Amino acid sequence: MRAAAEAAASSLDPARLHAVLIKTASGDRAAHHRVLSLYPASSSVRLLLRHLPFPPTHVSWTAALSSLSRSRSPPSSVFLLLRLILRSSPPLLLSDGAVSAALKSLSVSISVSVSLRLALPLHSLALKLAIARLPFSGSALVSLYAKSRLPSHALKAFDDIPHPDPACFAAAIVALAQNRRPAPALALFASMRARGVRSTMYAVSAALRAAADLAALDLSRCAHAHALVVGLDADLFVATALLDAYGKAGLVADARRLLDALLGAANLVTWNAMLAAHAQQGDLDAALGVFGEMRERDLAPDDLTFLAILTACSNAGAADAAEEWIKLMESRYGVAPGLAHYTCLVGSLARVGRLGDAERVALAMPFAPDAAVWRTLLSGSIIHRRADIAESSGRRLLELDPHDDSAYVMLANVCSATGRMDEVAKLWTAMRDRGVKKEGGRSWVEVRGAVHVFVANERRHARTSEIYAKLEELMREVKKLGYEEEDAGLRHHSERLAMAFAVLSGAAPKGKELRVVKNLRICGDCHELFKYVSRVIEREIVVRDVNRYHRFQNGSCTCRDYW
DNA sequence: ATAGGGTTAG
Repeated sequence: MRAAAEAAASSLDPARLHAVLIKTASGDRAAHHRVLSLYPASSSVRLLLRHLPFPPTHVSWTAALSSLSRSRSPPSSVFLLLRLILRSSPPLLLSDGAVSAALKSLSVSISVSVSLRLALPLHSLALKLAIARLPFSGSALVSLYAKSRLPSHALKAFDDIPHPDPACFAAAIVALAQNRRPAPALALFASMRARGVRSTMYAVSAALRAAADLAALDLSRCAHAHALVVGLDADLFVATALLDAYGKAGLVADARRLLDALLGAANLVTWNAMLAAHAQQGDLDAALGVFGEMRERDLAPDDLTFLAILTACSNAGAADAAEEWIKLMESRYGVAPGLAHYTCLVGSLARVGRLGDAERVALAMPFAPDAAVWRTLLSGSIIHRRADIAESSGRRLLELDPHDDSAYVMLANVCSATGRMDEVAKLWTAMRDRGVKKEGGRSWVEVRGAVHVFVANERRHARTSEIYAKLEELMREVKKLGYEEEDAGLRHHSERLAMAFAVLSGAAPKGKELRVVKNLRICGDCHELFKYVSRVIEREIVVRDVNRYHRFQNGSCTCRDYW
């Protein structure tokens, strides 16, 4: 009977489920519970309260709760059901499973604050009943806090679980990866494996997302090998995360190989990741080629598909194409452009110097411009030296995001270039008064699987003195080749420290590639310096910029640069 | 036997 229930379950047809239920022997509780959890919410509750051929156990209640969360019922009905359990006679205890199902149903709530407000009583109840530290409720709590963008709360909930199972680890790794804490996420993944906890596709794909965020190629390769060994490589989520990781690390060919290996099992997410890989490289033709393949397979493109295409336009410097695609996506494919799409269009126009058009789009689009829009416009105006637009967009950016340290710096530079030193002083004062600190750029390198992060002018790394000495030594060498000493303030930029460390630790043999990852734009002086350094060390230096790759080789750079 | 965990962009 269980098999019949499963078959009906896969069709998710209430009529079929009902038919199964009528034929089910009253003693077959398992089948009843399975049907209970698959029924739509209202039928499930009715079944539970009236027609169950045996007194409901806590398993029955849990199954009904799971049905509520599956049908995205409002939290009020979840709480109603919980109350009924607590008042049931003979008394039933809330089970780990019931609380976890209830917690899950909260995450579909309208907003983070609402779901958090509802989660608190549930959390305290779970604590009183000593359930919060059991693996199911524990992982649900971790996940709920993760979705509420509270990674430290999530981690606290995880640390409280005395015997975390594979799912608890997965939830915690996801919590860190989703909340932009890639290094701790990878560390937790490593400690999970060290503790002998089985890795699952959930944990592996989340770890891969973290590796992708760092563009950490070695780590992605390790995760790939791990997935092969434990037999998770065929999982679509793992494969997609891996493809994305390779794409973000710039290995488009490897990404493509994964896509081809999936033999048509790839879904929209996978294809979008492939598209994004080409987009990041600014390879519009390749991106459009992939889009064509998606169309041949009758995959309906979504908003992210077009975001990738527009990103490709922007990175390829194809502003006309971007204007064309934002119209086409709606008129031909029925996907309405959102704020992110317009931001991309503004960025495309700004980058090629069409700043007037960019500003007009920002003001005329059907969304109120957010900080990202003004930021992209500001950076375009800086590249094309348009002080007027730089100033207006910079001011608007500061209104929306008074904590954006780069905005103060860029704006102050513009004012200083136009000789308005009083404005410069005002900006520094405003920055200090609002407690905004200029954040050093961050760069990192991966050496034998470990990620080393560097911040400009900081001396936190254990081998700092050696690194600074190595950098000095390289600076002396490049000066012999004719490199001119620049402003001393740029001397210890994060990418230089990362590069010096990579050289110091022998990250790659001569003639091979040295990979420095940086998430912000590499500055003009460092760009120039790296050309010389690549000659001195006879290695190719690869720097991942915010949206393109710089390949320095024998004193030249193969990427198109806009400096 | 029941319940919890996942990918893509910014």
